[in-house]
Order: sequence, then structure tokens, then C-alpha cells
Amino acid sequence: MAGILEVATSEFASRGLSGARIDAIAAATKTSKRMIYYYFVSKEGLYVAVLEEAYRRVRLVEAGLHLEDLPPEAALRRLVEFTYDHHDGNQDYIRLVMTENMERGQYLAQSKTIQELNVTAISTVRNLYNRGVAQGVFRPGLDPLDIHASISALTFFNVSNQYTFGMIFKTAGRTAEGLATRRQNIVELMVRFVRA
Amino acid sequence: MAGILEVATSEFASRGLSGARIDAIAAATKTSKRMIYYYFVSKEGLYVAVLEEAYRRVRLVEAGLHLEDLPPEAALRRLVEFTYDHHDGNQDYIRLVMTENMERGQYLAQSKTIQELNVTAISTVRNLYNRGVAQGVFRPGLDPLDIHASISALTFFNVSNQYTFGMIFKTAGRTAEGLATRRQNIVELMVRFVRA
DNA sequence: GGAGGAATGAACGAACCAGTACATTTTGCC
DNA sequence: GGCAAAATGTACTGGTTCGTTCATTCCTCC
Repeated sequence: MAGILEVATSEFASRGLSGARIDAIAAATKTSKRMIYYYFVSKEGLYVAVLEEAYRRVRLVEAGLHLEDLPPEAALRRLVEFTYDHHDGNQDYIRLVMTENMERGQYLAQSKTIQELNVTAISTVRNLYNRGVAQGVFRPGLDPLDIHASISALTFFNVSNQYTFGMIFKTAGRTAEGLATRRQNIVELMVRFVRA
Repeated sequence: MAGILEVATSEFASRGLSGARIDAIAAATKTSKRMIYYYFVSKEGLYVAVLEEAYRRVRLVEAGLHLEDLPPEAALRRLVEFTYDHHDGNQDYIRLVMTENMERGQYLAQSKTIQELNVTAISTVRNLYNRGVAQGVFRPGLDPLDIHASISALTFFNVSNQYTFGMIFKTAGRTAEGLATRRQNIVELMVRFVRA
């Protein structure tokens, strides 16, 4: 069953919801199509299970960051770098989120499990930001949710739109130096935004 | 034929490449399925035509901006605001670009028409940035392509990920005030990034 | 007015694909 | 060992969907 989820994750991430094929998933698993329906009822049921598992894993690794020990600006840098690397290293996750946005979030809405999930992410940013304001190194009046949105946008887009962006501007497809520079710039963008 | 393209644009934007249905497009047009194949050969052919047309329209409106007349910082603000509004007002375009990224840019790669296209966008940013550096209001050493990437990322994500982002954080789905604040913050983010 | 190409209509074909019927086996438990 | 429930294999179905076939009509230019 874990095997089914793993295979299904890469199939849905690769081809989207309507593009994914149950037969393809079945063929790549030790089990059969019969089993997929036995455990997950429908294609949509399997897709929701894949989504939930993907979000769950992200929360797990996010929890591993300990930003409380760092001074505010260093903590922010660390958070942005971490998010950047994490998105860069989990393209299946990115593609699943893209897929779900193409589906207008209707399956995410069905899942009670995920709803309560990423409140952690926003409170991480809130703590960090409030600490910075209290110490006078960050300017007050910003919304932590907005900071989080900017970090997400910059790091997510970098992966999600790599094909159309790279194509048009012939960035020669994400060289190591190009990506490192981009990473630095995103960090810089965020730091300069909150700095007092 | 223009009618087919219009209907096909909204079908592909709404459901993606594999989710779109030729019969649905035919039903929504004055013409028939027979005609779609007559003009566009295949589903993929129609999709490529839709993509090309969408990119072409974006270039057209971008050309309408006259940033040369404004001082650098004002020009940057104007550019960001314009991009924000444009993305916000053209969700079909956003969804087509998402779709094409899910397809790993393979159809964009096929189209000779689009390749040479958005060089304009990057030179707009370059001119603006160089002017700012020359006047001493922008700091030197930045890559215009990187600035463009950040503007795109922030404004694109705002639309593309509205469902998953709104769902998780219960942002109560893009209220007028929320969007206005977000817009201001994105402008501020970019201005602070380039400011000397 | 006619010739040749462009445009069009209606129905069909063949593959594909989510999901199922039915029967069978394996497992856990007493 | 025996019973109930969980797990599984095989083959099939019914609907969908891209694309086509064949024939007909319209348009343009001479």
C-alpha cells in the first residue's frame, strides 16, 4: 500500500490528475489495479491520499528547523534558504501543488487532514518576525502571512515555471551558478524587505 | 477560426491539456469538430495555437507601457503594478502557462514563434535598471533577468497558487483589501531590493 | 457558368480507460 | 482445523474521446 502511494505520487506529479493513468500505476507496482480500488476506492481517492501524504511529509521536515536559536535576520536567511532548497529538491511536491491548483483546490478542500496543517509554517514566520521587531532589526507593521507568501512565491516559481521561463530567456536550463545566484538574491530580497 | 481559438483557450486554461475535451470545444463553438481538425490538425496542434496566441497577446499589451518617461524608481513601481494587475486580470493566461509547465515546456519548444518573443520584456527591465544605476538610485551588480524573475514569481504565484494558498491559511479567498495590500508589498519588495 | 479548391455536415471507428463481477486465496484468530 | 474477514487474480464492460470517412456545399476567379 505504501508502494502504491509512492508510485501514484510520481504518476500524478508527472502527468497531473487527468493525465495520470491507473493502469500505469498498477503496472509499476507489485500489486494490481484491483488492489488500488480495494484500498483507495477511486482515482480521486488515490489522488487525495497522495496529496495528503505529500503535505504531511513537508510538515515533517519543516518541523526540523530550529530557528529560535538564531538571531532574527540569520533565522530569516536560514528559513528562506531552507525553503528554497526544499522546493528545489522536491519537484514532485511542487507539481502536485500545481496540479491541485489546476483543480482549483477542490480535493484539498475535501481533506480535513490538510486544513489544520500549515498553521505551523505561518507561526514559524510570525515568531521570527515578532522577535526581529522587538529587537528593532525588523520594521514593524508587516503581516507574517504576507512574508510567508513572498518566500513561497519566489522559491516555488523557481521550480514550477522553470520550463517556460528557461525556454523564453534561454537561461540554459538552471546551471549550478545560476541557481546559486538566484538563491542568494531571493534571500537578499526578503532580508531587505523586512529590515528596519 | 478565431472563435475556435477563443473557446479552446478557455477550455485548455480550465482543464489543462489532457483534461480538455475536443468535443466540448466543438460544442461551444459555432463550428464543428470536423473544422477543428481541418484547421488545427490535432488536439496538440490546437493547443500550440492557443499557447502562441496567448503569448502574443501578452507581448502586445506589454508594449503599451512607456516607462522611459518616468524616473527609474517610479518606472519600476509602474512595471510591477502593471505586471501584477495584468496577471490578476488574465487568469486564463496564467493557467495556460501552468499547463505548459506541467507539460515540461515541450509544446513551447516546438513553437518557433514564441522563442524570440519575450526578449522585449527583459530589455524593458534592463533599460530601466541601467538608467537607475546610472543615476545612482539603484545599486549596481544586479542581473536584469533576475529582477524580472522576481517580479514574475511574486505576481504569478499570487494567481497560480491562490487555491492551495488560500485554503491552507484561510485567507478568506482574496478580498479586495487583502489583494491591494499584497500588491503594495510586492512593489515594496522589488523597490527595496534594487534601491542603492 | 464552370472548374477547382476551400469549407462543412453526419455518422462512424477504434482505442483507451476507469471501474466491476466473480471467483479464489491468504491471513488472523479461537 | 476451521471460520470469518481481508486480500487478490482474471477477465470484462460500458462509456468516453480523439480522430476519420465519405459525401456535399460554398466560394472565387476566369
